Amino acid sequence: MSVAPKERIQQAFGDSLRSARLDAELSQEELAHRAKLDRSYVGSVERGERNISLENIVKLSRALEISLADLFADFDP
Amino acid sequence: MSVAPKERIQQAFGDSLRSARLDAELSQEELAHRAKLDRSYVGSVERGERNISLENIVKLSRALEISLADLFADFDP
DNA sequence: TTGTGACTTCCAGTCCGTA
DNA sequence: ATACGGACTGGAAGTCACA
Repeated sequence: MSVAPKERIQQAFGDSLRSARLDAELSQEELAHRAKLDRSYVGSVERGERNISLENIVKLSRALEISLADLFADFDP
Repeated sequence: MSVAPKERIQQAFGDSLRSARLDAELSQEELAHRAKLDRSYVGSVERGERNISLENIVKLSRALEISLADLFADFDP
């Protein structure tokens, strides 16, 4: 049974986030500001370095104006 | 602009999780075991007391055999 | 504009119990 | 089967300076 390792989960989310951010034509800085998060924190999430929690996932999806279901639509760890 | 408070986000997820767990006809204990999480922790998540992280969200969705998109389908904080 | 290392604070997550 | 408490450890949150 292959449990997706933590790193792959984080990377998959980082990829989904970056993709959604670029679709919205926002910089990391702009996204961070709208989500009220630190710019470097958002960057580290996109790079798959952070095991982000639900609250911040919601903040980012709201800043991107997309639903969580959409954000996770192509999420495949 | 009304930002959804942390408590409401956690409660909304707890509700979604409980609903999905009951659909799968699993007890908290069975779900926790399949997801390799602590029984009391899963209970506290369902009660909206925890800001769960991405890795454990994925563990639970896998244990429930549903996609994240489905788990978040009716997620409305 | 983004990556990165270093850092502290505090809560996610575990484990034990009771009812 | 579930809720809920206490005590504990690891790790997420959050920030900054600099490349």
